[in-house]
Amino acid sequence: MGATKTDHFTDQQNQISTIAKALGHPARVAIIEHLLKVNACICGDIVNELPLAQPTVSQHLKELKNAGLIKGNIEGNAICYCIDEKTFEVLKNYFSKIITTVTKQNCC
Amino acid sequence: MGATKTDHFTDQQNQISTIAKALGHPARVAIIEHLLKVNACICGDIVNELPLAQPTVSQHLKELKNAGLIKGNIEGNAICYCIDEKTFEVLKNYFSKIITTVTKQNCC
DNA sequence: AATCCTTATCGTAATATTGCAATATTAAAT
DNA sequence: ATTTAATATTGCAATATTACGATAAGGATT
Repeated sequence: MGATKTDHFTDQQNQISTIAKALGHPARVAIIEHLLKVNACICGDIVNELPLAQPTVSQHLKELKNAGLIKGNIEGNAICYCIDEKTFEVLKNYFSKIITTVTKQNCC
Repeated sequence: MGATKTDHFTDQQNQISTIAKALGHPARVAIIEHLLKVNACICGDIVNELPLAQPTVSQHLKELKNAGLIKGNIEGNAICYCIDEKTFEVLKNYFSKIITTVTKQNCC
């Protein structure tokens, strides 16, 4: 097969897995880290930073944007990409909840 | 192509993306949540909880284990699976760092 | 308007993932 | 020793992802 059975899972399970999947590629993690490092909206030098061709980077940016991890504002003929904290907070809160629940039980 | 260029990225970028990728499927998120819900080591009723066949679940468990998200202890002829908090903490700390860095800058 | 610069999209090849039936493995129970 | 129960592995088909060259689309610049 290869097709994921999304309709058999809860909305939250699908939401978390969609966001996590977007971060499931080192290039996309590298893009996030670059956006952090330059400490500002970046207008398209990501291609120069990564060992990937422009269409590939564009595709990764699209996936990060679809997952809500970055925002893209059009600024003239360039585009200003920057991190969308809200989505990262969803992840952080989710994992925080998991960690506190786990440590309450005493397993293995 | 289809092959990820892992050697072009840092160890941390590869580590984070590997863990995130393991959570990039709703079935694996559901497995984690089930392990949390039952509040104990579980010895193999995950197949009954998920709408997936036994070999598929087994494969998902293997990936979660490889990513370090769960531990599996052999207990007789069953296996005791439980959550490995350490790896979730790696994620939580990583995202916390991102969030604090982002809010320091004032972007878009 | 012609050109340049930046980003997106299309098409396609290579590879990876998902899912399951069939089968193997391993240990407990009879 | 045989059977039973639980989990893993193999093999394979369907689908998804990754990467990039070629090209398109858009605004800026001359």
